Amino acid sequence: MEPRHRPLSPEFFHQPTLELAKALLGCLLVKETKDGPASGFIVETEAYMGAGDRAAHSYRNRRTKRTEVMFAEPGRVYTYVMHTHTLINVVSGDRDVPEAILIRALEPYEGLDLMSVRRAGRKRKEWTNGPGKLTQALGITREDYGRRFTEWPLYLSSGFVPEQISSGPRIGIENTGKARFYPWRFWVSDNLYVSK
DNA sequence: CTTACGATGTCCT
DNA sequence: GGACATCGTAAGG
Repeated sequence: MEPRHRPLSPEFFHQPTLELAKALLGCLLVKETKDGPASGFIVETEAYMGAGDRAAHSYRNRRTKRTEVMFAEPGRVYTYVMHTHTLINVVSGDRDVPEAILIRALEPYEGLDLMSVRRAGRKRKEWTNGPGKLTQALGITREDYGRRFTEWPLYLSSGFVPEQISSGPRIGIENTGKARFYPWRFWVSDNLYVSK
């Protein structure tokens, strides 16, 4: 199958994780299923800095079936299940440097009819303003684990350049000591779809 | 096999 | 601001 948009090149992912977390803001995240394409612009990300980051699944280089893909080359898809929701990350860092970037919020772009069905009963603003919500809206599942963000059916494409970027502490990692205070969450300033 | 728990969302007060 | 549903993953017996 041919992607509907031109995917980013593999080289894009070869940059320091905190830089990549900011560079992802404004990019278009696309998932194509048999029901059609659905996509949105990334407006919020969080960086997880690998072995030295107590909040990361790969803290102390913990290597399990779940975290295995974090040790692969950058640009891979890391999905995992949190309670009843699937969350999606962009694998970052060179091979054997297990860093990743959580995609926390999108601004809906294509497949709005599809999203309204998948997020039935919610207002448009609630379709993609959270990491578990956006995967539901786009039809992203744990089956997407290990894919490349440069290939159909789940890929990234260029979008807009944010006017301004804000940063602050990450969310939902209360029990991680000092790591909870690191300003590794980034978002498009004043965007309506940022979570929280 | 058993247990504990979490990078959440939703509903309730 | 708090309770809790709900289930895959990880770790321990």
